[in-house]
Amino acid sequence: MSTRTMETAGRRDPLSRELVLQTALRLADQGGLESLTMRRLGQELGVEAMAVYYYFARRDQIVDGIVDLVFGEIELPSSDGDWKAAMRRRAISLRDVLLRHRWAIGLMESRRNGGPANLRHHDAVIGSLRAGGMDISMTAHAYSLLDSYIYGFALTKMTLPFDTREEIAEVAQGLRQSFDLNAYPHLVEMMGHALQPGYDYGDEFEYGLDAILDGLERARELGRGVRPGPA
Amino acid sequence: MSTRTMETAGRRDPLSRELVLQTALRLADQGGLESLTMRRLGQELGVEAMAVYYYFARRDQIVDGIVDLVFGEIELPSSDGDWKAAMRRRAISLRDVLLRHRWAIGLMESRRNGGPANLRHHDAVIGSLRAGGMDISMTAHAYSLLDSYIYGFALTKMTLPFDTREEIAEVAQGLRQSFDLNAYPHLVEMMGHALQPGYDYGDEFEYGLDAILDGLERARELGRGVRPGPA
DNA sequence: GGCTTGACTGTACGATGTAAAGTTCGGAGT
DNA sequence: ACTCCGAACTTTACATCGTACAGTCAAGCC
Repeated sequence: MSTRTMETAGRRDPLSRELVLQTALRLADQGGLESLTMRRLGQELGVEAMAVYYYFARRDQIVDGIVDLVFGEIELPSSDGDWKAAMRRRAISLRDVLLRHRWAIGLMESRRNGGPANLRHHDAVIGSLRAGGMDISMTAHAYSLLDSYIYGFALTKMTLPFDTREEIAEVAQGLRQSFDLNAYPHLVEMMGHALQPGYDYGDEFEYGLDAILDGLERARELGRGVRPGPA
Repeated sequence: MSTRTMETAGRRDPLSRELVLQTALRLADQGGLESLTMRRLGQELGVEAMAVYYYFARRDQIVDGIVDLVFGEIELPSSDGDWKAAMRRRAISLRDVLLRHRWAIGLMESRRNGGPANLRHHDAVIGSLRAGGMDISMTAHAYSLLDSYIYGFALTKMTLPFDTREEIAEVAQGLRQSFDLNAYPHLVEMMGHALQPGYDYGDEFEYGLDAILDGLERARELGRGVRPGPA
């Protein structure tokens, strides 16, 4: 009869929000957000697409859910006072998480309803900076600067075809066919630089991160929250 | 008097790639990328959806086209040697452009086929930094750091509901209903900070930008391309 | 007149999210 | 033993999406 069950013998266990979210996260990781369709999700769960609507009212809620799962993967910074080391560890963790779940980059801060992992994470970051001796204004500066950089790096690294030397060479070849590259000498020089054996664009992350952390440390030591730049 | 009439009397002028792209850009700006559908585009042009396929083989090519239009709006940095001032102007211009075309943020660096405005822009930025005295390695550091920050700021600012005090108060109210905010004291403190009369999240951009530019200047003066941070 | 070509239109297909109604079935109540 | 209910699904349907493919129609050429 209704041996629609995947296991020969008994009936399938009923679904659950958790199981749906885990499966949805796997689908998004494998094929991007656009491959997370209700029908494919149902298929993956051994169920019709509409069954999922018993647990989630709209697809958006599933996306909210997996975004919060991703937030949960970020290492929380400690509040033991060494804000710089804590921020460094957290930044690298956040970058790793974002590159592991590239579909999430544009959504982490966008969803109207942040989940619990989201709130806890923000709270821990702010708490770590405050414990490190920054006032609330300086903390806002630091948080904005750090997260803008981390998300931006993940965004450009995700999209830029600079992952392997083969890829960049391939793109360069494509450009050569469409344009006269003599018109862009500096771009050519940069592509030559990126093609050198030792170069890995991913290494740029830590350079920028340390530059930012050093700048924040200096700003924290001199008057807090004072703008560092020229007029 | 070029009669670009679309009705009663004469026949409409034929479409053109340019006209299609202008219209598509307007649609994306008004309602986001998802509101740029072929049927709506056709409707806006006074034509059936399929007419657009006479000029573009696929929707993707239209997106490529309007991304390059956006690139064309960014102020090119001069190469007169004052790299810092040039980068500051370009950064602010890029931020303005990205916030004017929010749908584009995730696409600016992603499209496989960069257009001419894209190439010219990258070439000008690299050229400006090189003319300012940076070697190619330091230029790569600086470019990555700056663009990560700018794109990241636009991304978080776009998504964060921190635009107006009403919005943030509204979000805070929503959070209060879903969670026990006593569990997140630092988050509460930060929301209080952001709610103060003088605060505007948009101001954080220039703080971070100047911090980064100062850091790059220091790194350029001391040995070029040397990492500033700890081991 | 016929013929070609440029610029479009009409129709159709499969995929998407989801509204609404129908089905199945284990267990509680009597 | 019988009914009945609610939980957990399935079925069907619809509007909307990109786009393949074939048809239409006016203008220019012979």
